[in-house]
Amino acid sequence: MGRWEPDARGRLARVALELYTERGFEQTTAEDIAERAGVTERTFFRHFADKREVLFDGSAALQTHLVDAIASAPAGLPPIEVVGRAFAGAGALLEERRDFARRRAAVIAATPALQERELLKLATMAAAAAEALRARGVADPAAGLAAQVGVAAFTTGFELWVADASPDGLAATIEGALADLRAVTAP
Amino acid sequence: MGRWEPDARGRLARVALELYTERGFEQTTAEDIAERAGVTERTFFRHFADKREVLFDGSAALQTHLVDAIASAPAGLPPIEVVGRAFAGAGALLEERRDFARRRAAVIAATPALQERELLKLATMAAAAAEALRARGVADPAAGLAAQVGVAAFTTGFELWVADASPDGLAATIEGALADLRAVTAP
DNA sequence: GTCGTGATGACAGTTGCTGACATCAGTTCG
DNA sequence: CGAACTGATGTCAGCAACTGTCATCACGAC
Repeated sequence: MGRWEPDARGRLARVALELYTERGFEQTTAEDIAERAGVTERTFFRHFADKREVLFDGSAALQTHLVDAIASAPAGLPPIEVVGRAFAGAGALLEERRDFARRRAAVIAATPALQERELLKLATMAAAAAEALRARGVADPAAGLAAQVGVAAFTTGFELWVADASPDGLAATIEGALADLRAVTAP
Repeated sequence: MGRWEPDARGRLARVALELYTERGFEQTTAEDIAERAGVTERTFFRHFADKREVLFDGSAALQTHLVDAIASAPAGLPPIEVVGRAFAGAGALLEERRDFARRRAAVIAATPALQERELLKLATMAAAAAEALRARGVADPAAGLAAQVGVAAFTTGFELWVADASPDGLAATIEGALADLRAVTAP
């Protein structure tokens, strides 16, 4: 056995969600989390840039999948279809972790500071998606607009799914939200 | 003459933008701002909830205009047209203050913490716009999606306008961005 | 076995922000 | 006319979010 228990980072992330759920984000100090995870506060801040970031550890992986999906979509597919498939595919990654996603979403919904961070992550994902579309030859401003449309469909579908209002799973719900959006904007 | 110079709030907001521009947001302390504005740090935090909020003093007014524009749009106008006119109208409010808007945008673009706050303000505006659409009888999820589409057009148009890439003014550029978006999503 | 190396602990320091109480010009009201 | 009231500010103490720096020590390479 090593000098310390392994996976301090994972423990910190799990404990943070626990405590944010139990007491709320503002009522939880970084020291509380570190203590319950069996490390010091300093170690918490070595693993996570701040108290918010601990809830967003998976977002880089999600973005990678999204960008890969856009890059590897069939040539000639219209940008909006590419975006729809890519965001639905990103949603599929969350499909297995609905319970976790719901707890996490509840904490974020209750905390403006965490909403800010989530919006920044989504905006970063949109920027990455736009860049991936440009790499496929999609012009500006269409690339940026298509990416933002994808995020709108993603978040709308996610909310329905978390609220238990989508019978067919997250990926299908995201595609459904995109279809609704296209209906709303149709000339 | 009163006991103190009048308009401490306005002075703080102006000085904050100055200092954020000169030294950057993180390199500016609340005390720096207060001192140059001739008040104490405590007074800064009485007027603004935090160091970021001082750059977003106008957003409530913008949101009010947006909601009013949606509420007073001609009956029977399709939601997407309502949204387009409302966000273009909100843009028209900024038309006169391009220089200020540009300085402010530069600081925000350089500072992730400020981008977060801006995204939260935009999301709040979108939520308010969605609610105003529902009050007109627009169903869910169309109301929320139309509002998000409006924000996408607004931000895209704003970026072009700030970058000097829009010959016809902000309102027209926002309408143009919305037209581009509709073209991208068109079946 | 010696020597990195990487993750952690210990500790001091700055800054953002909050609560509690005092001050005092201008206003209102008896 | 003066007393009570109000609103904006100042003063001060304090917590919590981070950050920089140095020490520690299991583990693996050599």
